[in-house]
Amino acid sequence: MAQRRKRLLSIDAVLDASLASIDATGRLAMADLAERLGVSASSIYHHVSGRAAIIEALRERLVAVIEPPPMDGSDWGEQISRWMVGYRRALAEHPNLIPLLTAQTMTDGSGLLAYEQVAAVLRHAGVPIGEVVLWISVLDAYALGSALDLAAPDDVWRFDRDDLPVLAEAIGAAPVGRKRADAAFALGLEALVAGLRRRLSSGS
Amino acid sequence: MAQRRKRLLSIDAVLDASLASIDATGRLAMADLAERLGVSASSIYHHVSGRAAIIEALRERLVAVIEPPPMDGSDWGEQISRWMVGYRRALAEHPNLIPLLTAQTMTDGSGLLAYEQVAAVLRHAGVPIGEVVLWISVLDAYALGSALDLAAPDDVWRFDRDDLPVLAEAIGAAPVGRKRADAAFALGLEALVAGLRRRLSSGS
DNA sequence: ACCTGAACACCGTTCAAGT
DNA sequence: ACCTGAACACCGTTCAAGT
Repeated sequence: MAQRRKRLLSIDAVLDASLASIDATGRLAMADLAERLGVSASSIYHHVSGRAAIIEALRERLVAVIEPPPMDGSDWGEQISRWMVGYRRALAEHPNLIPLLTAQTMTDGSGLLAYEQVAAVLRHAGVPIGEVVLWISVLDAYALGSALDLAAPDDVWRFDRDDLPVLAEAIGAAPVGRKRADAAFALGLEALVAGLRRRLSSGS
Repeated sequence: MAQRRKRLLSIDAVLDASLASIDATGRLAMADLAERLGVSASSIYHHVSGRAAIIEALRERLVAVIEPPPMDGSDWGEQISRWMVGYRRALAEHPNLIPLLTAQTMTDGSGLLAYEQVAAVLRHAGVPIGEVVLWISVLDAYALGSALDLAAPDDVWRFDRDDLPVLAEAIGAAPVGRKRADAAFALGLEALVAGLRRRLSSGS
């Protein structure tokens, strides 16, 4: 009953190594990945169907981590905000992954279950049924856009021209890097929720 | 004085063909591009330094098209909205370009001049100097996120599961495809501006 | 100055051959 | 069932050679 040769790979091992590679290099190359796993590149294809499938699986992993909005009796604005913060935090933990996710369109509805919860919260808040999907789109766009902002280096805001006085002063007075991205996200989220709140109270 | 052999390429021709290729195929392959131009692939490198430079130049072209916010006496919320609509429209004309732009971080501050105008409008509206950059980040994130939403196919919202009742009903009641993306963008933009307006009036 | 073909290093993926 | 090496088609880019 001598045991067979040791199993070298598993889906989870492939995904772990993929994420590590992306975090470290910002790219996902099958050769890199194979080396990281101590395995031939062709071996990987026995566990996943290819590079695109790996990225898609990482997307699913990411959404799975996000806490769904708490369905307790608390204020709906608080619930939505809480969910959005968790959403962005999950993205922010692997900023290099974000461009790979946006380069590839979602194949199956990975985060669909979370959206069901968000839909329920919005509905409960008084959002008309025809607008629920629209608001989910808005929140999703903002979360993803903010995440991309997080992945970008801060050099964008550095320049030496003297024809941009207001911008120059504003940049000097604003936080930098991760702090800027965090503060901006919080500000926009608050505005979005406030805007939705106003719309709901004035509309009904 | 026999004229030299005809000049086959120019930067503009390269950029035009690149955009056409991206619009048609969603990708930018140098071989495709060369064929489109009726030229050898290596010729292209006499006019641009490489693939990344082409994408960066296309980004600059895109921002150049966007109308800066009108600095007339009109309401600042209207000005910001007008600029955002133009921003997104420019992106929406070439949805396939968007993932390429997000995959590559901005090298130089291409749209910086427009940001100066936006900064001036925000400042004029009463946004404190330390928050101007934050609001620009918010607007930028939302415009880019909405554009990505536009580039994604609508299949994301199609599913056949019976454990998502609220979402299913919401999807049935919402517009589809481009119409959904457009309506969502307008809704979120209105909320953002309303939220900012509320913050300014309550803060001062 | 501009264009070319050949070559290079590097991709993701396939597949017959091994255990 | 799982892993391998070799091979394949395809990338972006370089460069000596032509005009």
